[in-house]
Amino acid sequence: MGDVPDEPAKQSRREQILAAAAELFARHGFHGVGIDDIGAAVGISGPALYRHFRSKDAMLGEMLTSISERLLEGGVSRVAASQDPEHALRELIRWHVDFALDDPALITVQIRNLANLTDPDRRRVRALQRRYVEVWVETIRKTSPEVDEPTARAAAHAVFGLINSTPHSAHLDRDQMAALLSQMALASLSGALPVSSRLP
Amino acid sequence: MGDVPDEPAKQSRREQILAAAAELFARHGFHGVGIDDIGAAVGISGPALYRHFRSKDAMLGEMLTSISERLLEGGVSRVAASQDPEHALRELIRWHVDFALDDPALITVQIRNLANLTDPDRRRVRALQRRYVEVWVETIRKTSPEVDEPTARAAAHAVFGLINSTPHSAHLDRDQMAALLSQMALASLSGALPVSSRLP
DNA sequence: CGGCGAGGTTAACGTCCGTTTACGTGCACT
DNA sequence: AGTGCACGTAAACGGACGTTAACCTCGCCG
Repeated sequence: MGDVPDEPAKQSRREQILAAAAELFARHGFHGVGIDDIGAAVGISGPALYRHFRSKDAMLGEMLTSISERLLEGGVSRVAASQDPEHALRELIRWHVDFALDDPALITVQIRNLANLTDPDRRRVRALQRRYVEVWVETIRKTSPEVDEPTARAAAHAVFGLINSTPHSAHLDRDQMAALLSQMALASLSGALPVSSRLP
Repeated sequence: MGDVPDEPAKQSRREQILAAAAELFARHGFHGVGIDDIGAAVGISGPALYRHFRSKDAMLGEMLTSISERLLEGGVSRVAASQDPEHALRELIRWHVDFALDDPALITVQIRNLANLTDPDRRRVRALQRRYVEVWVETIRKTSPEVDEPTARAAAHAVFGLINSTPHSAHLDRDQMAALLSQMALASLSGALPVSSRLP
């Protein structure tokens, strides 16, 4: 066995399959897509997929963990590269918006098909997601220290929902969409969080 | 046969089944829930459901159309009862927030399981959803006349995503959650839309 | 040249699940 | 009392679908 396998063809085959499967899962749901459909989408047919993946569940598992890892590591690195919290928050928003606009299928799958994961896979993915949320929560609380943690977490989820709305809306131009979502995300956070106005 | 059938028991039986099914569909997805699971959730078992619904698809169809109708008619009536557009927008937000907080399962099902509808049902539901979106779009454009229609539509979808994030976030207190979501929704619209600041 | 592993193919299997059928049971109304 | 409909049950059917098996065919390497 080679010690440094950079296997370019094999890698791309797997990823091609995952990309096609993601598209299908996003559109029809995990159970709504057959193994044959996935095969047909990449030009091979049916059980040939088992040369590349152990099972259909394994495909979903690998897909979701890789999404979560990419999201988390992108978020962490962008926060690390920022000086002040306000800048970090803007970078987080930009990162998430870009991700959602560039890979709407992946976003949809991650939201819709968590329940279809096998138990250990689901645990892994949820752990990654939690860490990603924590990156947001910490950044939000640095920009608005008076906000308590549960509120910051709920706000983070709300912003995810806002940005992840991309797949449902018949897009504008990509750049206009990015600008709109970024502005709305930032406004929803900075406009609503600092002032905790409570009316009796 | 009675001419004025207000059939209270039959009505409640169907709705009890639909409520249980909605909960299950929201948690496991349409295909992840068996007919037996739904039956068990209401104390009867398996095929007894066919005394109340023509098929499993019919259950989902009736569920989603009724949700869409409720959303639309609530939105229309609240806008009609408002004088100025700003008030109408705040009422729309409050209405949608209340709905999402009171029936998180229904919201989840409507978002996740559109694809599992039969073709005519999907057409019906999408038509209702479009009309609901249009109510929002018109209201948004009255409060911010300089916003073009596609942008307003995208913004409406984004706000739906924000508010519909409720089921994913381990809630705060219901009232706190309502206040947070309402503030964020309003801020995302009024803070981002009127000023179309473009940096070269 | 011989062989072997990677990647496909089609056919078969077994299970799951929505739906149908045949059959009970009790309340309502004449 | 008897008839019938509303509502349930349990068993059987039939198709869809994930997975496995058996078999083929290249390209590479000794």
